[in-house]
Order: sequence, then C-alpha cells, then structure tokens
Amino acid sequence: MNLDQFNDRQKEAILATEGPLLILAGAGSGKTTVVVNKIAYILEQSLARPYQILAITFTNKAANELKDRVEGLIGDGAEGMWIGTFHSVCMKILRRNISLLGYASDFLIYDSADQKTLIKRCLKELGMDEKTFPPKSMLAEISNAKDNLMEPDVFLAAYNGDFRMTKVGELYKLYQKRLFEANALDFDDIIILTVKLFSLDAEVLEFYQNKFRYVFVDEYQDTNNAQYLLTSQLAGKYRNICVVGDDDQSIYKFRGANINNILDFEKEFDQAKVIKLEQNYRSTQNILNAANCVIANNAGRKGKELWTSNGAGDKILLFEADNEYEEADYIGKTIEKLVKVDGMRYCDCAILYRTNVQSRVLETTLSGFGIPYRVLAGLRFYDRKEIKDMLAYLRLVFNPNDNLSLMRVVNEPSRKIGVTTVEKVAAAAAGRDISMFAAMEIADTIPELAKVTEKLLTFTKLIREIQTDTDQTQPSKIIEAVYKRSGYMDMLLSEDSVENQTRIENIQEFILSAEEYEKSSEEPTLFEFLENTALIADVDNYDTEADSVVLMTLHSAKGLEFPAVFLCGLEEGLFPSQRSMYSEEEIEEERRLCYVGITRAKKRLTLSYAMRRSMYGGSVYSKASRFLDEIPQQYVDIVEADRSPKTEVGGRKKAKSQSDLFQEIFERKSAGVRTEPVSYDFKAGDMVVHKKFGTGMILSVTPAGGDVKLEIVFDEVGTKSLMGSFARLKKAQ
DNA sequence: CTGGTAGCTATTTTT
DNA sequence: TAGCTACCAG
Repeated sequence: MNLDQFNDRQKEAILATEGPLLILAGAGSGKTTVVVNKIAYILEQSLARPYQILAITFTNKAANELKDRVEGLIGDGAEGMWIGTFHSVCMKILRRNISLLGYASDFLIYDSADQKTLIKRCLKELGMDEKTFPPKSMLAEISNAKDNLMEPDVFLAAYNGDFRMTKVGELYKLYQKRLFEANALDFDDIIILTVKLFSLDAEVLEFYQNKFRYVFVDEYQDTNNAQYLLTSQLAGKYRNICVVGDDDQSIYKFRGANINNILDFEKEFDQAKVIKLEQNYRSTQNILNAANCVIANNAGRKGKELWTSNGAGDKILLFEADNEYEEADYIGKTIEKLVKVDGMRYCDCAILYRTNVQSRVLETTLSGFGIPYRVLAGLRFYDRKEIKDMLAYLRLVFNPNDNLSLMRVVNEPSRKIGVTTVEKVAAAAAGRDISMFAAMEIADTIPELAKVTEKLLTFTKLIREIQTDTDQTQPSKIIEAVYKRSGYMDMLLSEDSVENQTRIENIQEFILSAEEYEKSSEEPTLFEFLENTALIADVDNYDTEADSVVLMTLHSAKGLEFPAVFLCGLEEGLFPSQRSMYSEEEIEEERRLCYVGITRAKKRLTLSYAMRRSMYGGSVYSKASRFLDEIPQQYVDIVEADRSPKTEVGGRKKAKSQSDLFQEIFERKSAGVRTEPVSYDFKAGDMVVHKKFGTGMILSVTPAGGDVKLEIVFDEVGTKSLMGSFARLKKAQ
C-alpha cells in the first residue's frame, strides 16, 4: 500500500491497528477513505482474514458504500467480511441463536408503524387514555427503557410508587408480551436482545469475540447505550475496536444517541488512542473558519479546528429577508445566477432548512423561476400506505397468525368487515387462545360470528388460496396475486384520481423490487424478502442524478456535500428551535446541526433569515439566529435586499416576484380586505398541474376580487373553472 | 359500516 | 395553515 497519498494523521490512523482507537474525524476529512484503507492494510499485512473483520454502520447506504470501496480496493479478498448496519449484523446473529431467548428463529420485525398500532391496542386493552398517555411518547419511554436494558419488571420495580410510571410500566409489559406472542421484534429489540443473548450465553459471546479480531464502528457519536454495550461485548477479547466519528456532528439525541459514548471513549476503553483528523478536503477556509467559530461555543466537545489548503475562497453571503417569500426569492435568483453566470449546475446546489414545512414556499418559488428541484423528505417508499398494505398481505400469507397484519388489511379493500366485527373476532380468538385468522376460519362454530361467517370465510379463503397457488420462492408473483385477487387493484382502478395512479405505480415498483430481489438472491424466499424490506428503509432516492436543486433538512444533509449550499431560516425560535431554548444541552445540539449545515458547502455558502414568517397560520417576528452572531463578520458579506418592484431574471422580465405578491396581500389584509394567498402568476397558454385533476392548459385568466379565476382544460377531466388561490397549481415541467 | 366534520396540534429520522 | 384523529349521524 502506498501510504504517501495520506496526510500524517491519516497514516497514523491506518497504521494503528492494535488496541482501542478513536478516530475523531472532522467533516470532510476523509474518514471513509481512512477506514477503507485501514481494512485493506490489515488484510494486506495478514493481520486477519476477511471473516475476522466486522464493520458496523448506521445506514444501509453507508454500509454499501464501505463494502463497495473495500471491494474496489482489494477485490475478491473482501469476501466474508461482515459489513452491515447495527441491525443487520444483529439480525444475522439472532437468526442463528435467538432460540436461546425463547423466540422462534423465524421471527418478524415490527417497524415503527407496526409499533404504533400495537401500542394503541395495548393502551385500549389496559383502558389507558391516549390523551394522558400519547402513543408516541409511550413508545419513546419504552424505547428509552430498552436502551437502558430495563426489562418491564425491572422498570416497574424502579418506579414503584410512581402512579404514572407504573402505568407506563404495565403498558411496556403488555407491549412486550404481545410482541413475544407474535414472535416479533421491534427495532430496539434487535439490538438489546443481541446484548442480552451475549450476556446470558458465554459460549455464543465467545464465539463472536473469537471470530472478530477487528471491529469498526462508523458514526460513533450516534450510538446509543445498547449499541455501545454491543460493540464493547463484540470487541471484548481482542480489544481491537476502532470507532470513527465526530462529536461535533452528534445530532440525533432525540432518537437515543448518547454523545458521551464518544466523549468518554478513552475512559471506557483503557489505553485507547485518539487521532484527530482536522485537515479538510471539502471546503474553503472561509467556510471552515465560520464553522470553527460557531462550534467553538459548545462546551461539551473534544475540540477540533478544521483547516484546509484549499485557500480562503469566496466570502459567505448573508441575506436578511423581510419574510420567507423574499428569502425564497433571493435563493431562487441566486441559484439562477450561479447556473447562468458561474457555470454551476442545478444539482450543485442544495437548500437546507431546520424543518420540513419550510420547503413549501421554497418549492413554489423555485417552480415559479422554472428551476428544477427535488425535495428529500418525509414519506419513505416502504411507509406508503399501499406498500404497507401489500406487505401486510404478504406477512399474512407467510404467517396467517399475524394478527396485526390481519387487522390492517382485513377490510382493505372494504369487505364490510368493520371495527365491531374485528373486535368480536379478536375476543373470540383470545378466549380460545388461537389467532384471529384461526378464529375466522372456524367462524361457523362461533355463535357471536354467525352473522358474518360468510364474509370472514371469503377473506381466509383468499389468503389460503394465495398460499397454495403461488410459489414461495417468487415474492413478486405473490404480490401480483395479492394485488389482483384481493380486490386491491379494482379498488384503485375504480376511481381515477392522481393519488390512485401514484399508488398503482408504487405497487408496480414494489413488484419490480421483488423481482430484483429474486435475481440477486441465491435462494429467494418470501421470508427473506420480508426481512429485507423490514431493514431497508428506502429504495435509495438520492443517488439517481437528475440535474436539479435538492431541498432537505439539515439532518438529512449529514454526510453529503454540495458546491453551493443555502442554509435558510436562521432565526431564533426556528433555528435554534423554540423547544431547544430552555436547555444549554439542546442548544448545543442545535449548534452542532448548524455546524453540520455549514460544513456541507464546498465553495459557496449562503445564509439567510426572515424577520417575519408565517407559522401555524399566524405571522411570527423573529430575531436573527444566535448562530449568525457567532460567525465573525470578516468572513461574511451582507447582501442588501433588492426591493424594487420589477426584477430582471435571466434576461426575462418577471411580472411580479413572490415577495411583491406577498407584500400586496399583506397590505390588502391590513386594509381590511379579506384575501387568500394568491398562487403565482399564470397566463393563458401555461401548462399546469393540479393535485386532483392532473395536467392541463390555462385557457383564460380573469381577475376576480383580489383573486383570479382560471379556466383550465385538463387532459383527464376536461374544462374546469378554478380560483387561483384555491387551485394550488404547479407549473408543468 | 361508512362518510363527514369538528377539534386539536404543530422539530429533527434510521433501522 | 394543514393534516390527522375522534366522534357522530345516517
């Protein structure tokens, strides 16, 4: 291996193979390169065989990247290495050994939606009110307890005498019991049951401790307690544990990450070595200086100072907008300029914000400018209703005793089996100690179900038929059968709406993904397919490169980089968020988030905030974010707002900018004239997209009392007359 | 059982 | 504002 390509710190990190090692890798310091080469070095020096190496990441994306790059470096020599997410690694171990804990080895995984359904059922069963015990916070409490390895009985004992927590403990106990009965694990269980397995069975633990001579953990600042325990168990024998992370980028406290894992690494692992990677290969020095200055205000950190040999670069721009429309307008204009004048591409630009709601105004403005964009947000593929429904059917086909899945789809599409009936079935099943499906199959012998026997049997027969008629090694065929024979397809076809069209497309994509799975797996089974989909959150949507601007939250931006970054909404109350302002710890987390945002930028960084912003219907006035004050002025140019009524954009005259429109509406409002926010400018001949009606062309635009009346001929539904402010039209691309 | 509406709440997200 | 849920009437 040619070590000359690395800087001294990197070299040191690669060569320090033995003993506990913390690589404190600043943003853009080449940490993946170091890990990849370190693994290659270990193999090259014959310090270990591939199967003796374990590398754990958080996301599938990171795992795949690591795998690909190691393979790229050493080719087939990588065969047998364990590179995977915490969850996939634990799954591998649990599938082999979970019987020691009383679960059957073909357990299923309950995702967050399943958890929510289950917790709601448990709440109902215990007569607990969802208002006083919100499902979401109940799950958070349970997750927290699990992270601290507290089982229900321990939890109950610990909170003995505390009325509320005793209730929570009872709920936790029932929840866990139901999971066990369903032979299901939630995401937390996957980790903590592995830890439990290791602590109960020395033999199993030893097996893995002997196996893994070298253990790597990526994004160590994001680990929770259970994950910390797991890694220290695994590395317990050889103690060759190399963790990589950046305490300044710890932004997931809200989902259990414990920054102390990285801060106290040397305390936990005796004689640990710490190597800081501070040379940055991504950004300009101005950007790094700003980042360094902001993060320096945090107390709970190891302390790092990023530097680069890239040169100072452009100054950071700061735009102080009157309102969010003006802010969006400026961003749009600037992107336009970057593309038309500076030769950048749209995909070089990213707009980052604290909360997802902020994307809306940006979106309308960008499409007004004709700028192509993508929003990375929210609904992941496997979270879509139609996909969840298909998965529930599949799980039912795999295991009819899965009550949760049964309840999800028994009346989807409508089979006139409503809540009352389902409750009766549940009661009958519980009384007989059989599954709901089994109860339905013998409905004719259950008096309470006499009236609905027919309907129930139609459903069970459907599932049985699909079981017998399809090939279990071809999940795609099973999905197709479910889709067509359950009536789901007819349901979607019965009403011709845009939503249904998307649903149909999604299901088709789902079938495709199943086919892909069949091709990639040596021995495809329905079971394995279900397991894969449970652990893969997304059919990764970001890599496919269209030339468009990306919009996303700061959290999603972690790990990415862009030549031009727009960091917007830098206002007290929004960023840092209102809810973080009562604790210094939380403010520090927000500050880390800001640090993450700044360090995404390679060349250009534009910061902005709006003095006034509409939130929750009302108008909110805010001060500039404290993080802006923390950036020394010498790195920043303040941009004056151009508030002239007409703006030239790309040589084309734009009728009215968003902010002007906003201004007008605002003035009319204060004058007592009731108006709705007007959509942007449309003229006859424009092609537009309506949420429900699809694509169409504007025939005429008539002003009508502060609004406009639009006559539009839609491809699908013919001519409609709509008010501009209500139509929520988008320009067709 | 289903469809409609009144009322409430409101970061960040991976597995 | 908007999206979701709980509750009620048919």
